[in-house]
Amino acid sequence: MAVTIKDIAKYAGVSVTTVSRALNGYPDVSEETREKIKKIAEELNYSPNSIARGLVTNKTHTVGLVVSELIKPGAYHPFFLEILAGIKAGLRKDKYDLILYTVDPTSQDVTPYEKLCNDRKVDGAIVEGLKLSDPYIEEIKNTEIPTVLIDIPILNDKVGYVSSDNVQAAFEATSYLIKLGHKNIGFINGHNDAAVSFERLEGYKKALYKNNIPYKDEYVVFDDFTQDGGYNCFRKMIFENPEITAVFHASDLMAIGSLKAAQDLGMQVPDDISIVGFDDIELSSLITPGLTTIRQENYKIGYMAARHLVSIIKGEKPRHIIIPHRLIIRQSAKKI
Amino acid sequence: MAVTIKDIAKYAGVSVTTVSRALNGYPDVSEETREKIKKIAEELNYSPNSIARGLVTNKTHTVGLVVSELIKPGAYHPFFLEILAGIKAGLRKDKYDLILYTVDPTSQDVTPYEKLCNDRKVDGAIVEGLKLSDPYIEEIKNTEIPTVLIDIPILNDKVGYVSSDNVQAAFEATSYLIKLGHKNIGFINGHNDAAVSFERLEGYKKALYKNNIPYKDEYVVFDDFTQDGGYNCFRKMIFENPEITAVFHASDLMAIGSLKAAQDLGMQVPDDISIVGFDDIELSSLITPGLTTIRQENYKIGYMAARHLVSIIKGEKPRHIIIPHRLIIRQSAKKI
DNA sequence: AGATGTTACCAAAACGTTTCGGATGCATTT
DNA sequence: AAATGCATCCGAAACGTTTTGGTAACATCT
Repeated sequence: MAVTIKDIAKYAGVSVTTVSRALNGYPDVSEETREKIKKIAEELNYSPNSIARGLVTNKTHTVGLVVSELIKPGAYHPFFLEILAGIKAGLRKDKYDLILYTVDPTSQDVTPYEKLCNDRKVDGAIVEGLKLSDPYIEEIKNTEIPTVLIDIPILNDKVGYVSSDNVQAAFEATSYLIKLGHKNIGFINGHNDAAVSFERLEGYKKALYKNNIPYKDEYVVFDDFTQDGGYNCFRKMIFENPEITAVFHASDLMAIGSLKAAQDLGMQVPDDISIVGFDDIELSSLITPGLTTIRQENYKIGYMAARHLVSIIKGEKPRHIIIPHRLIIRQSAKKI
Repeated sequence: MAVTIKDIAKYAGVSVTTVSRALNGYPDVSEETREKIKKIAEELNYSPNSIARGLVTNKTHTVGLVVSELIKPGAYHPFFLEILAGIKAGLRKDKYDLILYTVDPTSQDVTPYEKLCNDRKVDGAIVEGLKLSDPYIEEIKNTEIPTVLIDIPILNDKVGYVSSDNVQAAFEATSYLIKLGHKNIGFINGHNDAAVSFERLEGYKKALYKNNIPYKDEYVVFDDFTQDGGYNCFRKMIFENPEITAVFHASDLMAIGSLKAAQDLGMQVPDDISIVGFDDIELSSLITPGLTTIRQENYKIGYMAARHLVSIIKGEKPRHIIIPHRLIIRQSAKKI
């Protein structure tokens, strides 16, 4: 049916070897025959069978994107699209295709990571949204498959990762609140099944320490990154520690949850309480008051993850790549 | 390196043919040897090389998802994730893998649709977000590749589509406004490069006609589906037709744009003007006032698209599949 | 003149499966 | 006893490439 390299060979009166080598730019074919072959290939609308090629080269020019929690309980992954768009852009140059795996941690049949990748013979994979407790983590620590993780610090011979500088970002956000005059600053953190939670806590502590504000355990709570999580944590925190005047959050969704909770408690934001988030999702600029937050360059995170994966596949050494963040000042935090 | 069917054959003392047939459930192998082979395969951690299999069967068990405008100018596709999640769920049962193509209409090298699919040898494809003017449309009308379109009505031997009943949905939304007592109802429609725009206009007209309200051309404007589009259209429409008391929109983003515009013009929603959207994106329930809108079951649209594609691949006849919608009543429209 | 190098080409193997067309041995039917 | 049927197995071809290890013809160097 489809035209193969054999057809071209017949047409051109040469061997399949020569066709292959001509089309792939090998030097041992005369310019004359190369041109002839190229022309015929063009005319016959030939396009190489990537399956057959993959069988012999053992390369598919395909990478996997494995994402956990595409659908978080109650909400869709808030910035997956941005990461995805970045990944696609990063892959475009080298013409890698992307095959999407969504893993559901609650599902029964958890295909092991290596099997997942090997079955489809991907050349490498980008991994996003894994919890620290996910069994994939252990597997990836020792894998030979070129892998780039997003927001999970694992580094070995074939595995690198990209993330924001979460310590620094949390440091800046907290410092900003301190600069506004706040001293009793709560921190509604993400669950401690995420690497970023530890880093952000460290940044928060660092800012307090640097400004000689004593750290209090009761000012820090953990929950999942959702709006409901923020809502509940805020109520509890304010109820138990009414002296708090500002709350930093490990996600915008949680910050928005706090915002709602504050409103429901009859508090004005930012007059009665200052709120700062993390992520800068689209919604954060649309709500009132606009949410002061840390912008993560998710598109760029995806883009660099893809670029780095390609470089690992090509044999370069994996690294940790840090993507710059930025404090976005809106109206949800103010001076006291 | 990896264990192949040959290794198993050697271990089991049978031919590769028998191993293949045993593993694939053919009847002409005794239960005894089948069990033996299965056990060995298990022990050796064998997993079949899908590339090699694909080469001979000419099937890859992979489908493509081609999506245009993943990143619309200024905004990310508002409900792509829901569709995607639905597609993945629909594919899971039959273990099809998903490879993601994002096509950028403004890009130079637009790979033809058939080439896109043939190069990677996908068994079929789901297509979303195409404009009517996209060259892919013509190609798909005559393609032999099993294809399911979302929101684009093309039907042939191998091509089906799924969508909401846009006529009926627009009819219901408009009828609802009429029931609330509105007579001068504007319609901010999407650009007429989208099939749904025509259908929604038809539904809008139908509702007016049924209620003996004369249709006025100046009450209907077209723009892209974005927030900015809504914002600008609303200002213009209200300025030129101040008697309008309600506006129906072809997307929630546009409705939200109108909301902003109304606020900027000092109008109260819903007291001075009623607003109705289309889509029910997440944001619509979070803003104040909550947006009355038509909910599209995007997850289900994706799910059914996937299921239908699989059935077409298996030889069944393509159809038009209609996914139910629902009028979601919130606070942005009220009785006059 | 012989050795060496260079250029342009090719036959055949290999990749790991599936599948086609038997083949073998045994039991059953005529 | 021959023919038939059945259950179980297998050899080899095929899928469309890339790659290995050549060869042949000619030019250049010693």
